[in-house]
Amino acid sequence: MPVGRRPGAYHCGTDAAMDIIDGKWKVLILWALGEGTRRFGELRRLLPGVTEKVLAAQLRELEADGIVHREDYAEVPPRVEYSLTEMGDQLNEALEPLAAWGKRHVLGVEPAAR
Amino acid sequence: MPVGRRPGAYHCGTDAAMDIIDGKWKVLILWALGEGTRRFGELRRLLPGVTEKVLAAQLRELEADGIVHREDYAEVPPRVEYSLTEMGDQLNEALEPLAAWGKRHVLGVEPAAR
DNA sequence: CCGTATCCGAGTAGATACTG
DNA sequence: CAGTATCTACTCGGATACGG
Repeated sequence: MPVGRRPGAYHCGTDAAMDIIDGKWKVLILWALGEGTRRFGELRRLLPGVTEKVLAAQLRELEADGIVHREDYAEVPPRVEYSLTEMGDQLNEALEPLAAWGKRHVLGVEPAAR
Repeated sequence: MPVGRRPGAYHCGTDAAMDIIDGKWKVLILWALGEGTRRFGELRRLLPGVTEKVLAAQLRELEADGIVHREDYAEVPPRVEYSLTEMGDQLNEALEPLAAWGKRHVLGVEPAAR
C-alpha cells in the first residue's frame, strides 16, 4: 500500500522517496534506528541539537509513513520504544549508496580499496 | 575535494548527501539532466510549476556543488546548456536504489519479477 | 520519562515585472 | 532566450514552558 503525504503528486520514485525522508533529522533517525530499538530519550541524546517537539513531530511522520514502529508500554515511568519496520529497514538499505557517495564526494573520504 | 555548504557539520554520509540534494526541484533536475544536456527553457518545461527564479537558484547551487556544468555560449539569442558532471552522474547512480524503493513503497509499483 | 502547547524567527518558494 | 529584481506567503524548525 502506497504511503506519503502527497499522493499522486510525484514525478518519479526519487522525489517520492525524498518526500518521506524530507525533514532535517529524518535520515539521522533512520541511521540511529538502523542499529536497533531506541527509546525517545536515547534518540534525543543521539541527535545533538534536536528539540523534543521536533523529534516527536518527525517520529510521528515517520510512523504515519510506515517507516518506524512505535511501542508504548504504558508504564510509570513512561517507556516508549521506536524501531524500524521492514519498510524502514529497506529504506535504510536503499540509502546506503547515497551515504557512500556523500562520504566520498562531500566528506572527502576515499574508499580504502578499489 | 569535498563540496557542500556546511563543511564539518555532517554526522554521516547520508546527511551530507542530503544537504546537496536538498531543495524542492534538485532531484528532478538531476533526473532530467540524466538523459543528457538541457537548455534552461527545456528544464523549465520539464519541471512543471517551477519559476525561473527558483530554477536558476537551484541550478546555481548544483553548479557550486560541482554537480552540474553550465556552458554559456554567449550568443544572441542567448544559449546556455546544463549537463551533469562526472560527480553528478555518480550521484544520479547512487540515487537509483532510493528511486526503486520509492517506486515500490510510495508509488505502489511492484517490481515485475522477483 | 515522554511528550504537548504556544509563540516566533529564518529560510524557501511563488507571482509578477523587467532586462541584456 | 535566459535570466534578475522585488515583494510576499508559507512552512519548517527552534525556544520555552507546561502536562500525564
